[in-house]
Amino acid sequence: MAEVPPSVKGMNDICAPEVSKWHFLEQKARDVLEAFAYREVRTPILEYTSLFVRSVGEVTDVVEKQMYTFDDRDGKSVSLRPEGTAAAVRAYIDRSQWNQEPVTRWYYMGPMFRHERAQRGRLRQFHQVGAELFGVNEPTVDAEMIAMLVALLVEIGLPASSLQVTINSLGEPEERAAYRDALVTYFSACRDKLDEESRRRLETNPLRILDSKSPDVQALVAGAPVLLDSLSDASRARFAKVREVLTALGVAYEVDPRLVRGLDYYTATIFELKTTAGELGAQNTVCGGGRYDRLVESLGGPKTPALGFGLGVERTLLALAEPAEAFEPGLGVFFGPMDEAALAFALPLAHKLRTGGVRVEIEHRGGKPGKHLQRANKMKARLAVIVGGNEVATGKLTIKDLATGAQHEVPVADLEMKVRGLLD
RNA sequence: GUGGGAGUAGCUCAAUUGGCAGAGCAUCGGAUUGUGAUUCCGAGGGUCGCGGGUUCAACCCCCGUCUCUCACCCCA
Repeated sequence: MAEVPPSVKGMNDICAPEVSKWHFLEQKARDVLEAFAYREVRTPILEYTSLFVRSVGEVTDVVEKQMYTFDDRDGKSVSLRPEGTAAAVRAYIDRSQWNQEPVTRWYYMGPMFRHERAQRGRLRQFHQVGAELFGVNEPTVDAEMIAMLVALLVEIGLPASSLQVTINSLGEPEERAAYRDALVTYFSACRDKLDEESRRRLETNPLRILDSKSPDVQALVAGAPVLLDSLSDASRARFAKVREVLTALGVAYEVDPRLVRGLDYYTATIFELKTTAGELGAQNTVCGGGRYDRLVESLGGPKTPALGFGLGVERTLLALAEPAEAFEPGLGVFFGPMDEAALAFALPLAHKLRTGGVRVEIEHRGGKPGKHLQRANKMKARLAVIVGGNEVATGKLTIKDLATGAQHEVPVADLEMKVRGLLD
């Protein structure tokens, strides 16, 4: 027998009972996002590579070494999306969405792809729930989004006490550039005290030196200029407003001046949500996002303020301690026909219930009542209906309540009504 | 991309100094030829990740390789 190839590294199948947990999270996410007036947008998984290069950033790790990029058959370079914002912005511009409504709230959920070394909470095909809000410049909306995320995670079942909201402001790109220069000047002066990694970053991404784990480097960081201090009055006032509204909405947060995001398009407010709940390892950032006020314009649209977030589905599910079995739907009714004649008799009854929306399993392989009840029990059925010669002959069925053991005899004509009564 | 740990039944894991490959769960059958969830008995299921080496003999030791995993890095 030929061997089946394994699934691609870092890409997993998701089956029951685990998939029930996914359904639960996805439904909660829809409920909350819809309540905040977001509508779903479904964009392709494949985009032209240049879209990501121009939005995420040419020298970011994501674009430089993590994208699944290949030539389409017509020779154009395409990439599996590594994140969701770029495609949403592309669609926003493609559709001239600003001509249709002044404010657009979009959400999406689906797979993203990054070629990374897999570990707990980090896969090559992973899933995000994300949302983007276009057309509102007011800082109140930044706080609104963060508060929504906290509400969503609490609604999903993460203890509020396990959540940690971290925010920072990157200011306008010009301010960030000036700060970057100041940082390079500062660290260049003590270049010999930096570790190899930080020296490399001095050239590529000096802001990243700030969250180096090395104690020696951290000692230097303590004396480094702080981004927030070097922002303009306008940017600082804006950030203060975000904080004010967060407090008004009851969101506990902390400001981390060293919080920096790895995607180039971010401006002004950025945020991260971590949790200490569940089985997350080092990858305990469940959600990240921020403003990207220049991105729409830089991709060819009109100047449009915008912000968004990405929520890691796998990570959130890891944080959710409840076992997947708890989310399994169970069965309404299990039919156990004992032979072919009984199956012919029961199948239309099962069909009627099923098309009426009751979750029903019917055994097609025949068997004795004991076996049927074992299966019914294993499948978490509420009710079982054994059908044999007696039932076919008399037209009377016995409905067994698996929880209490009680049996109810009903004529075939009353089956659906009785079942509905018992399931309520 | 870098560094640790681990790969034995479908799943979770044992196997003494190198000496016949095991258990629980799951699956199937029976006790009970029409009544489960709680019993008892039995069965099937293995290239011990893969390849090479050492040895009379390797799940065990050595080398390589693949996969998973934890951490770094990066990020969701």
